[in-house]
Amino acid sequence: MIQEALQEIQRGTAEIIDSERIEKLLTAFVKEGKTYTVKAGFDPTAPDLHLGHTVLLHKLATFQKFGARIQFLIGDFTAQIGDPTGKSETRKQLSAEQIQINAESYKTQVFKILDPEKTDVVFNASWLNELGSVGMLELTTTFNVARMLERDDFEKRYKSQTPISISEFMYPLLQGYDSVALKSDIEIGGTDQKFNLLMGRHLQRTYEVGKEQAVLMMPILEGLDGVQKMSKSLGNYIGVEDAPNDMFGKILSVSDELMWRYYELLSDKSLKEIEALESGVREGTLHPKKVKESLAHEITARFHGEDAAVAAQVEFNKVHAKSQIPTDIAEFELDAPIWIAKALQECAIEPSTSQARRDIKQGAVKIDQVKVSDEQLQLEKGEYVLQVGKRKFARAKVK
RNA sequence: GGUGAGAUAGUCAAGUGGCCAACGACGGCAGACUGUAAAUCUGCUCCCUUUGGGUUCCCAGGUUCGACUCCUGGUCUCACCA
Repeated sequence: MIQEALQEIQRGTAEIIDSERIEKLLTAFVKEGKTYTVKAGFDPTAPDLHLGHTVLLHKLATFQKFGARIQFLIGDFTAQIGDPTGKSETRKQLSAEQIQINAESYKTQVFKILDPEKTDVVFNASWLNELGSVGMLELTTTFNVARMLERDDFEKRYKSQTPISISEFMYPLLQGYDSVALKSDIEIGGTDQKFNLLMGRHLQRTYEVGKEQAVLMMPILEGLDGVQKMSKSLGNYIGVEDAPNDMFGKILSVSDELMWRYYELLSDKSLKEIEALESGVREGTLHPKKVKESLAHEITARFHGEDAAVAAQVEFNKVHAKSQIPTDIAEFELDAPIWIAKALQECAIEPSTSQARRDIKQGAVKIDQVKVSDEQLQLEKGEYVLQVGKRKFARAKVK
């Protein structure tokens, strides 16, 4: 039991510091029913979560299974400084109301993965405001500049003479102090957070909390292209709020290789179950597409419910496997007669008539499932389903 | 403050008076093959119903029959020096 729990906790991690301590906490839980705390910090900026963020949440959920209470920390105080990690700009400040709105929005998204019963949502302003200037100065005496500059991005910026504000030095200290205030047993974060996470250990020692948190780091999830990290700006993400059909489709479009990565980091299936799937595929008894569908189903169901997931799967097969027309497509009213290229543009499935003409030449355009070869075609009165490629559809009512 | 370099399509990056709507790479879209896979191959990738027309290569002027390419001024970015 303990070994199994430990394996699930280690699953997919990039690095663990002090895994003995984690093992002890697990043992205490299994043998004596003792709970422990796991801290994870989040920015109160707009919580537009994608699956990359949920990797961390998943790990938290795993911990909940094995006796942890989650300290879901919203860094409303620290947001005023802005974590310098990977960024060079100072950021804009958020109003108190905005932070509150964002926090609420976090909760609705996050509790699809986490068990609210075992989660405490905390704001670090509640103790950092208390600290006062004396406490703040005291905090600064616990560390020195040379060591602070060891942090990777500080070092780089210092060497390249990019300005570093003194307040930025406060960020790791304050994040570490959060661990003192919360007396966390474990803290988890991304690999880029290593320095800050370790600061928690350092400060817990200096403030004599009586324990030093273990640290667990999760890797960055690759996006749909399988190479770069999942991020909104790169457009290779699967958003938590994506519509069921999109979500399902996006997951299915991922490469087989990447699928296993997603299984490891995003699925609730146990390691054993996943291994069984892998060997099944290797031996040819399981079709990789089936395995991928099952993953897509699991994730879609998590965010949209079982029914929506089933519907998305049915819809997907209808459109792609049987190449039929999707159920829900946008409708447009047009005036007859209308040139086909113009109609495609009006229906927003082509950006310009030039592009439309090119696609017609390539045989990518269909009307009611029939390929269009005449680029001069005029549409008369009637209702048509226009299609470009495999996934762009529109219903045109020509009057 | 001084000196030098540079600003080209979604990104990177050629072109340095006509052959330029502008090489190439990446990305994107489409077609073939498929499991909507991935990989691979092929085509396309400013706009306009196109053997053609229009508007582009930071901005404003100028030289020229003709400028992304030359000149003047401006804006911004970067590097080195102070």
